[in-house]
Amino acid sequence: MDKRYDPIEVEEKWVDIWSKEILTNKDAKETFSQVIPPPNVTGTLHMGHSFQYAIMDFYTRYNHMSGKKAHWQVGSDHAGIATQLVVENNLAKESIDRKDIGREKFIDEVWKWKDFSENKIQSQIKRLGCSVDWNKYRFTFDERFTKAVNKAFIDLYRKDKIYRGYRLVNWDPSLKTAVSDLEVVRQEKKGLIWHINYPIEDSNNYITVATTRPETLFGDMAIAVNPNDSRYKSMIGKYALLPFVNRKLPIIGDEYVDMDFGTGCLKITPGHDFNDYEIGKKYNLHEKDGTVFTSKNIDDFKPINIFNDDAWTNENVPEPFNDLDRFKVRKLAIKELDKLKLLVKEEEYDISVPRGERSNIVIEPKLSNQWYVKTSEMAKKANKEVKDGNIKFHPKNWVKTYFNWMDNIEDWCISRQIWWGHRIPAWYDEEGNIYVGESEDDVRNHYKLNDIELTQDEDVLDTWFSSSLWPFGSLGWPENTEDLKDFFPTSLLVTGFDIIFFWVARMMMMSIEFTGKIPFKDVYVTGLIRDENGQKMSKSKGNIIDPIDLIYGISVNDLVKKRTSNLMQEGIAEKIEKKTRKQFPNGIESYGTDALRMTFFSLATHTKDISFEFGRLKGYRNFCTKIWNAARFIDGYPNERDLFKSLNDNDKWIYEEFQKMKEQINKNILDYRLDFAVNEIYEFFWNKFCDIYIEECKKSGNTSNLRPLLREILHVFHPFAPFITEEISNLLFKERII
RNA sequence: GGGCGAGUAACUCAGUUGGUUAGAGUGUCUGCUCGACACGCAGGAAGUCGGGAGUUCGAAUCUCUCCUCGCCCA
Repeated sequence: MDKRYDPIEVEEKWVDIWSKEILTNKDAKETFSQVIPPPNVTGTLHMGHSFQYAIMDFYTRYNHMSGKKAHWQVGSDHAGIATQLVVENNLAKESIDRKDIGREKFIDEVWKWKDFSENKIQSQIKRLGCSVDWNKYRFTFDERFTKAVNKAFIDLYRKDKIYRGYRLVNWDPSLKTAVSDLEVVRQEKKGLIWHINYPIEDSNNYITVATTRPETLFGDMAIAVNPNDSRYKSMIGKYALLPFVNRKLPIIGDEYVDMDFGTGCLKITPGHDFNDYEIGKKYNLHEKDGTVFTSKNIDDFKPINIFNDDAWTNENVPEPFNDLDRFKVRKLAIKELDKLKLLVKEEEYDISVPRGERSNIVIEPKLSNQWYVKTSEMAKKANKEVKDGNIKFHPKNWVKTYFNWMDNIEDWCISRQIWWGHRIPAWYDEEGNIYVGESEDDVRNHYKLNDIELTQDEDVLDTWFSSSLWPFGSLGWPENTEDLKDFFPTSLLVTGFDIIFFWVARMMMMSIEFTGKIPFKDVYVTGLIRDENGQKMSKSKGNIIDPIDLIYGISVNDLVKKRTSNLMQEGIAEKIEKKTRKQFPNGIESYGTDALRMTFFSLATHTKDISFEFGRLKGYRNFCTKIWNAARFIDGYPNERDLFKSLNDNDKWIYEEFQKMKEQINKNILDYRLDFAVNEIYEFFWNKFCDIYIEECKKSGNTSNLRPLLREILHVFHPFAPFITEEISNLLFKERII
């Protein structure tokens, strides 16, 4: 054995062996199963992935070693918008626009990228030593999974749980697609609020509204005041005249209006604001010959839309305000209102701006036709499983977050106006009638259509729609496969708190809907890995650490190169370089995978933010070396016995300590406290086994139990540090642990 | 506005449900090239447990309140 443990060579050897093997206890009655949260094929894996995979691999190996039939389902996600954006950016570098090459060619490009990224991801997963069965690898956009997605959509549609509706959605004007409310991030900032006078018809009076979005006035359809507001009570029923347009807007009284907000008068723009939409719907506002009317008939409701797809004003806006970007319209409208003496004042105001999480552009509420999933009934069923304790969150506090969202859930907009994704299996005839089915032929058969012309919906499904089917879809659903019978419902889901709504809740709803079963019993919610100062790791901050660089090490020059290439913002490269050289003057040393794993376990405390710490990593690398050296020392003694047998007080003491440690970590493992467990093994091995037991053995010369005890220890330690334990077992005992 | 979380040694964090002198890793200080291991060994220093009040024989832990920071939802 070498004097110092060199993890790289050893690990590469076992990676090669494990990636070709399948863990299996064929005849076991008990099973353990989990599905990987499929990583996006947008590039490579980061620290967060490695962290979660270490935990998942731990539980797979642990349960396998406990004699269960263990299965960890592996795969990846096509990640609609995210992947499309990556490919679009790559093409942009060659000055190619996706519209120039067309949908089909573009999709070919995305598939090429997918293969590239998938390859990288797979080799990374292998390098971490993950015990998955590669023969069962699935992709959310492969042929079989697409069948599952189509079936899910069609079934939901035929059960009247999916519908197509024309209403307000969050519209991303740069991506030109609808996004769900979860994909919108709010940015708080200082902005302005304007007070604008609208003339009252047949009088010299004005009514003053306060708005943060004056550019939308061209879509105004009413003014609302609180009926209890003595200032405006008398105006209810009269009409205000919309500046520049002279549209007659009814002044309506509704208790929804907050008397203390702004001027107490609200302009109602149903086509461009979610709250106004609800009011517009309540009064069924519609315009006829320049006057807006209210009605009792919901079919009358017709919001006015003033923007086109890229949020430029359309033909519903008069000259000179039309055909302009929304922010230019704002400026111009304010200027012209001022000229007309209708602008009362402008004051500072805290506003929250909605931005697209991918594009970072300001989101515009926009009227459009989209597909929706009815969620309220499904949510209730999912909630019942949580309340009944059939699905448990760890740490259990996350239940509150879960219910907070689920109790206020809205219908889920699942259509996206992009190209990369599952095409919606719906066809339209010339009159716009909807036919849903597996294929055009299937649709014609099912609806008994003659040879009328049909065109398929251009849109694709939200990525999360397919991901929500992952726990059963990846195991073979809708076919009743052996895997589905053996491993569904799964035992455990390990995932981050950031996707409880996006993913966890939706898997629960869909799984109950389609299989009648819960998707998993335990949800282990992990924190998010941040840098040593608690900062989120991001390319623009230049503080990203690649887990592979912790395993192999990296020179400072290569690290700088990595952190400063492909930056979106200009001018920050220098700052990042300076910071990186200061923090890592000698680059990053090689620590090996076992040390990284144990570091992750020790960091897996029950908090949301996990600062990744090099001190910890160093400590666990030292621990690996300690294990190696202890084994090297023990290797110097002949094999006197195979099984541990207490011969003296020292033996008795260590074996009791060993049993106590095992009991303790088994409890910790069941409680999902790997941080406690890894502390226990560290403490036991270093402070008790090495510092006391081995030293006593040296003194007394009673060394016959060293080998058998080490052998037992290696088995207990294996799920924590699979590589080094397997290597030592192989060297000293000529046997495989797993 | 509603909800959640954090504040413990220089740094990063535990503290397993109220019970001895509050722990770990890293860093730091002193001494060790003695036969597994300097990624080591032996020893040491280091904390008003965010502030205040309360409950209790006993509080980092429970209650109230205030301060600071972070996240999620509207």
